[in-house]
Amino acid sequence: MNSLEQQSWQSVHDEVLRRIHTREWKPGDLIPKEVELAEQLGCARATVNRALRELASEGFLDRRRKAGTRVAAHPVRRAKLDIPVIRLEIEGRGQKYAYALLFSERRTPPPEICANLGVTAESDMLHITSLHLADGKPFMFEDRWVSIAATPTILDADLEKISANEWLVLHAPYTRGDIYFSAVNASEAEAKVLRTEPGTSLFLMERTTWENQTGITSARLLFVPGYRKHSAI
Amino acid sequence: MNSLEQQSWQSVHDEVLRRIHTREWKPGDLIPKEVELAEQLGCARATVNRALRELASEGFLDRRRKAGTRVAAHPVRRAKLDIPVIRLEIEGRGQKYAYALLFSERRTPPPEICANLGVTAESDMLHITSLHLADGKPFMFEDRWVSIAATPTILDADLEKISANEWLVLHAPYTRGDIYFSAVNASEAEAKVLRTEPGTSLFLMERTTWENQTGITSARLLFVPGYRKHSAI
DNA sequence: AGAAATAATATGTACGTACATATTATCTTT
DNA sequence: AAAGATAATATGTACGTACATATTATTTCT
Repeated sequence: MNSLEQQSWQSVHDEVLRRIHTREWKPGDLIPKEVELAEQLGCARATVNRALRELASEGFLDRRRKAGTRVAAHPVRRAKLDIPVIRLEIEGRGQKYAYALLFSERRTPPPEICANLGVTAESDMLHITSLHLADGKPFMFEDRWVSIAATPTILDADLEKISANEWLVLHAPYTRGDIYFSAVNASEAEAKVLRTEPGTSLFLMERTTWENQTGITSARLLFVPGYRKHSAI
Repeated sequence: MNSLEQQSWQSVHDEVLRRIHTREWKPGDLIPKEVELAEQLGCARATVNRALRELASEGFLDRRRKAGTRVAAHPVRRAKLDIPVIRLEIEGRGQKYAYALLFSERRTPPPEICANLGVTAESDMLHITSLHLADGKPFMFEDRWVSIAATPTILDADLEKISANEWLVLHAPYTRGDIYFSAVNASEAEAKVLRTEPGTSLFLMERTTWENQTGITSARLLFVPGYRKHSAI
């Protein structure tokens, strides 16, 4: 890279990353300011800015006004995790998706759900449990509470045909939420549904989603033994 | 929002997200082109471009040249997962971090490590197991293989003082890596190290990192029972 | 009609300028 | 010397223009 050829923000991005990788710029180091880099690399400051901004969002740089830009001292790698609808995840593996509604009841929520969603114990809610299958075998067990106040139209949905998971993604898309990943031992009931032994280690995903300040749904997704969630850095 | 006030890319971002939330624009819908939106919202196209670009990277929009911009039809939510150095994760919880090297040996790798890293069975490698503690209690058990060919200076590192985890982050930059999350039952040995019962469900993180085409390190990180990894959408 | 060449078009990016803003450094005051 | 006010500065963002590029739509040719 020299100062004569035409530069793109990606080439600036790559060049800066190269200097970090080769330890020319080490963790904690202050790197040249945008105007200097722009001159060095033969491009406009806006181009350098775009490149450095991306690198900062990827966790490689720390940037502060007036103080300048430093190579991140404690590289926090930011993994991107795709959370697709469960049907697409199964079909993406080349397996056949099927779904069974196990249980659906309109009732008031237990204390832990109230705490999760920030609703009162008298809230009108829908409690749904269902099983998602891949190639006919149990893949994931879903235990979900949905606030009827937040999404009243779910009462019209035919949850025998479309899973609550998928219905919610289509009808209350793009909400904010928390996800927790953990590992639990299968209870008697859970083992039976997933056709495994009690005590088997299961991957658990707990999701709570919000629309603005109101809780919409809280779900407990238990995956079949051996399930692995992949992510790339 | 009207066309008179001064717009920022964030306000455009939020306004577009609002229209998606209110289902004014539904999944699959084609939204107005950048110039039109810019006129509607009273700002420059560059500003709209920035906002829509962010929304696309968050998974809300699909953009294609000439074809235009659509609301994502199959909302794949993209969760961002921060993977800090384990010391920072523990200190971030307000707990005191400690570390113990259990075992360190220079030897050739077993078949599964060869497969993971793409190295031969005769490779010169370092096998390290260690325990990370939070407030004096076992928190995570690390079983790691490091390629000496890829990072020869690790032989100079004092792995009694600094964990391989932390040393590698500071001295062995990598270009890409894989992470797998899963749940396993504790073996006898693992249970003993983590001071729990055999069979207990443990959260497992398997990491492999690469510098271009050469594998650097492969690690198996086993967390204490009850551990939860958080992510937000 | 079907294939190939061509035009049209929405997004992608680069640049220069201008100003905003957060933060640090310096100077003043007490 | 400590505190407070003020200046300096690097990044953050907005704008308008220009051109690049990928993809679709249209036309031309066989």
